[in-house]
Amino acid sequence: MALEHILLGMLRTPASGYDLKAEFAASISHFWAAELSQIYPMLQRLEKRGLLSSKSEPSDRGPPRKVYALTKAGRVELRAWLKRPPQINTERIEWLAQLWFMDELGDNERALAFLSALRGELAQELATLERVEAQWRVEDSRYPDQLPDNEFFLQLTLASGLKKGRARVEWADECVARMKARARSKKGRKGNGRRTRAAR
Amino acid sequence: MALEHILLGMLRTPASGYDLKAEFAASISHFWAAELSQIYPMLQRLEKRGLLSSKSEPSDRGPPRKVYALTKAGRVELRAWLKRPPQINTERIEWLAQLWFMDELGDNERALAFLSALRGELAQELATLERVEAQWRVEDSRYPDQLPDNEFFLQLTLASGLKKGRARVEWADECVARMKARARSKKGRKGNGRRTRAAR
DNA sequence: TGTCACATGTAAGACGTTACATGATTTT
DNA sequence: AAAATCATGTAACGTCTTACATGTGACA
Repeated sequence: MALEHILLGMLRTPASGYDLKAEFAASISHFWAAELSQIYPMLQRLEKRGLLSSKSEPSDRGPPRKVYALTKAGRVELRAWLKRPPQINTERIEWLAQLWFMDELGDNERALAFLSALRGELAQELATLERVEAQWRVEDSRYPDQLPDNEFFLQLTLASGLKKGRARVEWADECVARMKARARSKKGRKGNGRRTRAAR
Repeated sequence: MALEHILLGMLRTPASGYDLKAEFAASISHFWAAELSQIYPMLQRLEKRGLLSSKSEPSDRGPPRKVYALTKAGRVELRAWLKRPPQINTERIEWLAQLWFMDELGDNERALAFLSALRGELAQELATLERVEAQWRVEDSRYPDQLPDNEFFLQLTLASGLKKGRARVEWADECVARMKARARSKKGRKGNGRRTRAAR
C-alpha cells in the first residue's frame, strides 16, 4: 500500500523510475527503501489504473527515459492516503532478535563484540543523517523552523531519524558499559577472598 | 531468514505453534511479529530439514497439541546465526511517509491532528513496555543489572524499546509544539498591526 | 578494453497478511 | 445459545529481494 502512495507523492514533479530510485537513496531511505525491480512494475500498474501518465523522452546517453507524472485521479488517491490516520506497524529488527537469544552462546566476550560492532553501524547511520542536516542548515538560513511548509514536513521526518539515531547509539553505549561492568564484577567474584579485601 | 531462527531460539524449550504465537504477542512483539499462518508452515519446514522434532500430545481441551523441540542440528544452525555480525536493514515506516508528503493537503490543522493522533499511539506503545518493566522490577530485585545472563540480554532489548519509545514520544511532542508555534507566528503576520499592538 | 553511469525491464523465490476451514471445550 | 479460547492448518494475494537480460555512451 505505502510504496504506491509514496511514488504518487514523489511524482507530483515528473520523473523516471531511475530518477525515483536515486531519490529514494538520497533522501527517503531512512524510512523507506525500494529497488528498481519493484519500482518499474509498480509504475506500470499505476499507469494502467489511470493514476499516472507517461511519455518517452530521449536521454543524453543511454536508452530513452520514460517520464511519469501524476494525473488528477492520482492526486485524489494521494490525498485520500494522506488523510488516513497514522497506524503503527511492528518493526522487525533482526539484530534485536539475535541479542534476545545471545545467552545461547555463553560467551560474553562475543556478545560484547556484537554490541560494539552494532554501535559502529548505528553511529554510521546517524552520521549520515547529521551530515544531511548540517548541509541543509548552511544552505538555508530558515532551517529549521522558518522553512516553507513543504520543507518543514521533510525536516520533521529528518528530526525523527536524528532523534531515533541518537537514542540508538546511546543505548548501544549503555549496553557496552553495562556488559563491561558485569564482566568486572564477575571476575571479582571468581577470584578468592583476596580481591575483596584488596578493594577496601 | 530471521523468523526461522527466532523459532529455533524459542524452541530451546519445547512448545507448540500456538504457544509460540502467544509468546510473540507477550514479549517479542516489540521487535518481531508473526501470525499463526506463518508459524505453522515454517515449523513443518524446519522439521523436514531436521532442525526440529515434534510429538503429538493430548490437550486438556481442543485438538491434540503438536509440540516441537530443537534438535542438535537445529542448535548448530541457531548458534551459527547468533555468530553473524549485526546488520541494519531499512525500517519501513508508513506514517513518516505520510508526514513527508503532508504539505500536499495544505491544511496545517489536519497535519497537527495527525501528529497528535500519532503521539497518542506512540505513547500507548511506550506505556505497554513501561508496564512490562515495572512488573519485572517488582518481581525480581536483581533487575536490571544483577540478572542472570539469559535475562540480562532480554533486558537489553527491552531497554532498546524503552529508549526508542521515549525518543519517539518526545519527537512527536516537539513536532506538535513547533507546528503550533508556526501557526501563531503566521496568524501574527496575517492580521494587520492591531494584534501586534494588543500583544504588548 | 573494461568498467561505470544511464536506462528499462522480467523471473523466481522468500516473506507477510488476510481470509477461510474445522472442531472441541469453557465461559457468559 | 452465543462467544471466547484452544488448536491446527490451507489458500490467495501482496510485498520485497536477488538475480538475470539488454543496450548505449563516457571515461580510464
